[in-house]
Amino acid sequence: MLGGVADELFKALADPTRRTILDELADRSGQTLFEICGRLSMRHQLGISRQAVSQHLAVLEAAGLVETRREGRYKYHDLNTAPLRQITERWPEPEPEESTP
Amino acid sequence: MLGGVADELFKALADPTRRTILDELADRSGQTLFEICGRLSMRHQLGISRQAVSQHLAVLEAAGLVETRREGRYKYHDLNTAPLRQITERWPEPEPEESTP
DNA sequence: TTGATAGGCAAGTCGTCACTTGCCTATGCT
DNA sequence: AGCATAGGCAAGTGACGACTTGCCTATCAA
Repeated sequence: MLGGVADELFKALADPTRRTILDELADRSGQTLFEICGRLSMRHQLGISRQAVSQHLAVLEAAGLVETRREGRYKYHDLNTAPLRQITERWPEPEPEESTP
Repeated sequence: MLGGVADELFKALADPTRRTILDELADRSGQTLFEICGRLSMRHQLGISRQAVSQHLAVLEAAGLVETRREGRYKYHDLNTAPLRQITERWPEPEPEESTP
């Protein structure tokens, strides 16, 4: 139970920079590492090294939130929101109180 | 944007023990600190101190995931799943590709 | 009032994680 | 071939977070 697959998902979401990366991929899918670096520094004033972003992407990929496809020397990154559904499924909303008639 | 309110939510979910606490509160709402301690050690083999659980509950409460009500010397803890909706709202599912006819 | 129960506060330790630095591989252009 | 671009690997550092330990407050029962 503990140490399961969900661990990587929640760990990936824990970092604010990684969440911003997800935002950027939601805005424009299929970006390369350098494009993501550029948008993080331009639109979010994040002075961050390329390697740091690369490590973040690896964590996001391990969580299943980002999928990659290689073409030549480019590696494109796509957002996958499917794993997020585990969260709301794990703690479902309480059904409204029925006024037992 | 970074350092916003969402920070506390994702930070709270990042720890596996805290997620187990949410599981226990989903199973039975309105538990006290000592009840939660007991269930963590009995049902999850978690050898953890009372203070550690108390600190976890504080983090969960700061994230809005747990609400508390005091009665006499007892403090009851209730689960609130509402903040979880921020997550799926922030990264919505892509609408299916329309076959443009 | 005394003792027991339920919980809170604060400092200290230890491990994990984000980030950097430096070097290396691979693809494409000219 | 030669150079630039896109990306990967690995070790080192610094900070934050989880947990413990020790002591303190508050409520209730005898």
